[in-house]
Amino acid sequence: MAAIEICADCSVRDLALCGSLTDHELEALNALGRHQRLSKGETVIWAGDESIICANLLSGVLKLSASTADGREQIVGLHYPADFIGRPYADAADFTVTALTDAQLCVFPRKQFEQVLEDHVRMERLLLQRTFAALDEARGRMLMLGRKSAEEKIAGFLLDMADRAGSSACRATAEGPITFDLPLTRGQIADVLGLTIETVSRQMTKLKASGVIGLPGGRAVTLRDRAALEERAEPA
Amino acid sequence: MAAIEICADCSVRDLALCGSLTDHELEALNALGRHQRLSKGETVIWAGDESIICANLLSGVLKLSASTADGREQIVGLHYPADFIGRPYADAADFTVTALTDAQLCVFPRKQFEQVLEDHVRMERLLLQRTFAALDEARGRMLMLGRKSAEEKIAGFLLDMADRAGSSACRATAEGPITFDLPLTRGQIADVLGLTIETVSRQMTKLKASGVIGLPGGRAVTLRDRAALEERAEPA
DNA sequence: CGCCCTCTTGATTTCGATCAATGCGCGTGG
DNA sequence: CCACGCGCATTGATCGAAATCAAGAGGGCG
Repeated sequence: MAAIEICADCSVRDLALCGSLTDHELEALNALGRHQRLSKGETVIWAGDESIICANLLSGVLKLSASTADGREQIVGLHYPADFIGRPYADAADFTVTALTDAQLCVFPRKQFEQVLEDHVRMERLLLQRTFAALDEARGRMLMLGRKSAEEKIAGFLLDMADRAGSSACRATAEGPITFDLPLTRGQIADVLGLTIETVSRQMTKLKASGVIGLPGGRAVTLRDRAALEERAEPA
Repeated sequence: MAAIEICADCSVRDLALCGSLTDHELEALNALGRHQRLSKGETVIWAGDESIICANLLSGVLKLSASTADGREQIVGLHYPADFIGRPYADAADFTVTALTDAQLCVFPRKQFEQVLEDHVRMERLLLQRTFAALDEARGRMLMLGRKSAEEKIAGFLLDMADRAGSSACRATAEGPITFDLPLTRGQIADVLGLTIETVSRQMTKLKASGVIGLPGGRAVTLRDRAALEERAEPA
């Protein structure tokens, strides 16, 4: 019955990998999983550490990051609710996972999670599909990092964030000017885009000055002219 | 018997995904696969096209690349013999696959390949593991593209290529100074590292001038001082 | 031989990094 | 309640690494 207690009211019940399992199958996972709360800034997985856990993200936003020996950081991925976290089949983690907001995870011991994958082919296939999607996304970001200008990076990033905000639970005022909150600080945006905080700030100011976006204050952004933003993200 | 004919003398028989299959199971794949030769410069998969095929690379080197609307290119991956090519479970290809050298593929229709994956769980698991490894590599490259200097990029790239050359079938003269041929032109190296051809050329010249590497001519490179190269790739 | 392709080298420009100062919102503690 | 401090953001001045523009050199092949 514990199964029902934990999974039945799970906020991401049919968005996460687990959605591929029947109620009956869920019991196996349920016995393994435990909930974990993270505070903003807290790190769950450190690059280089033994790869102990896998998890589903229930709420909040996490960053996946890599660093050079002398401390420069690059965010290589962002995780949102229902995303899968962790690296099955590896003995050490290559990347650090840190909470950008307060967050909740459903955590499984890695080895046991691997066993569940083996026993539930449908779930393994779903994970394979997600992993391919993540790979495509990472490669798309490689193009961004290697070949796009600061302005293109910022414009593209804002469009991405707007799309995510529109589809999920951020405040979006119908059509026309859409306003939403970025879940990232300027510094974190810089770490996603391979820029510095000053360049991010300047480009945002420039977009605001040309009337393409508005910056009502705090983390909020208003899209005033989506077409213009798209043009700046991807010059013909 | 066709199975035996094609797969038995396959040059990557137990390095590729197929290595997970028994001789008996191989027959299924064998019935689907056909060999294809590619000439240097030829493209097998175009970004945006319908995703028709999957393949194993038998010989040669392929690039996986993305482009901006106005023609800037970023190479997002390189494929070597025994690597898996293609994007199962997607209806369109996101990236372009092009031969950097003459090459040979063992090609399967995508849909039918997906069916084989479903029927052979061991192979699917192996593909999942490879996909995770590819994802880790892509993310590592994101750090390189976003945060490393031209010198660090070149030094790291040469070390990677030397390691690959050392393990496989390029000419390597024992220990000490190792010499090998790059399978890429300067322009292609630039497209991997997110640089221009001139910057690649200058950095190579600089490394040669400081005695860290030698450039005997053509595509050849000699590592004269690996430790120094490592220091330049990853400054403490 | 001459052409094409790749690579190298030089001069100059430019974009983004770096250095530096200030502003602003917010929570905490006096 | 206000003052202070702290983290985050903006803005300005300057610097520098890599891009761009431009010219030529080597090398292989028809």
